Amino acid sequence: MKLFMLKNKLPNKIVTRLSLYYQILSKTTSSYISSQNIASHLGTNSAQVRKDISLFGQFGIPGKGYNVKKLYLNIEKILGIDKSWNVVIIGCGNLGSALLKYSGFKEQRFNIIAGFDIDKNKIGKVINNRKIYHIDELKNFVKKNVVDIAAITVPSSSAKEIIKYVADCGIKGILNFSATQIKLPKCITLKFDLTIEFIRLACMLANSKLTQ
Amino acid sequence: MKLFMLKNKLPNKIVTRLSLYYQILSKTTSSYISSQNIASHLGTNSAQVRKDISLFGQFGIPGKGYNVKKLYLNIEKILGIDKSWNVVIIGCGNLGSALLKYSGFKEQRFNIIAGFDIDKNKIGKVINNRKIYHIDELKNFVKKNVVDIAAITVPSSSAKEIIKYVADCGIKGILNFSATQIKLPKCITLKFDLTIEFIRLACMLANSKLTQ
DNA sequence: TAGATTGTTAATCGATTAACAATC
DNA sequence: TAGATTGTTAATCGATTAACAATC
Repeated sequence: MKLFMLKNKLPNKIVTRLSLYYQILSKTTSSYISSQNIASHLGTNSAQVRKDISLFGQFGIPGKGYNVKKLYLNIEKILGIDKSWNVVIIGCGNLGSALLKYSGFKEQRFNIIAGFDIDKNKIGKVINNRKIYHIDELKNFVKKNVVDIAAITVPSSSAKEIIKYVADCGIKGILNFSATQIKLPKCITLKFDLTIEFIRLACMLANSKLTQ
Repeated sequence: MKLFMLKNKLPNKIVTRLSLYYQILSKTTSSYISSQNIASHLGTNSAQVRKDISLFGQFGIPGKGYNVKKLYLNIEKILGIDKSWNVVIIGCGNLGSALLKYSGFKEQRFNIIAGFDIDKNKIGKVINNRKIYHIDELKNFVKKNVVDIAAITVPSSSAKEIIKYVADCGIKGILNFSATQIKLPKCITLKFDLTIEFIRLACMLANSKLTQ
């Protein structure tokens, strides 16, 4: 048995790759797929794919490949996403409203159920069937509804304070879009930084130019 | 000399970490900072920080640490971001408009200079000083303006076709926000997938619950 | 049976960390 | 000088890949 299984903690790399396999499977129409086929979608190696999958059991058939539906459901279980997740948006500015307007996460069973803000002009509004409440109502809202994840899309100036409050309300998962870095003992925080992605791309461009 | 220097290609991991150091330095007010101090911000190891930095030269002073300003400028040079980058937004829907409205990237010298769409109701509009053009005008626009990066925020149904067109217009850097996976020989593509982040967080939550 | 592809081992490769002499 | 911290080596740790017997 693998160490990470004893620890109940999947390494991030494996989670990320499994998510990618999961997405490929969701788009696959044939009933069987080979590790080579999955790998070719991702520019990786078939051994990598087989190894990742075999960590959790024997899901394939030699000579044939993997049953797409079966593997899909198994990865869902492994990732722990074989359930629905309720998400609230904290801060309904540019990015926050974009998330409220977007309906694409539902396919993966992430349901955005409400928005929260402090701006009186926004409170009470309904965007894409999702109501915006005053942030002070969050505590009550969490008591009456299941809330798994809060997406933090407030300006970084107020982010720290608000994230603490959100954790205090009992929300366990935080997707932090603000520039602020913060870790809390009571919950799991994942930082999401668009600037870093721009920098990474710029760096790749700058480096590639050298070789041309 | 390191292999990646001969190849003119920084490994992604190092780029990401250097970007993080860069952001910490940008917020540091003292004039010197130790590797231990940088590491503590990131939950990493001081040896890691020193090793990363020392790959590119000797920037520190034993017993004192690193000169913040000097190191900041050096990382900027190493990452190749000691210049401005012009960015266009392709697809001015929810996410696209949010990017157009946002001004925070300017600090890192990423200038969003225009948006492109096919919707007649949007074309001609000006958001946050940024004009929206018809996508057919992109080719011409690229001839008259320096465009380094295109952020693709169109629905995934049309993403492949549009990304090919964008590459054809001569734009070398593509930040792909759509669910479509595509690689092109002529340009550098970086995929950016919010769903994967949600899945990663959900997985962390699901796993942590097991241990509690 | 012949061809294809799995699951798994062993080998390789790369990344992280501990430790410490050198230096301010 | 004493204390602090760098730059770098060597040791450890983990991740990827090649290879192939087993199996459909």
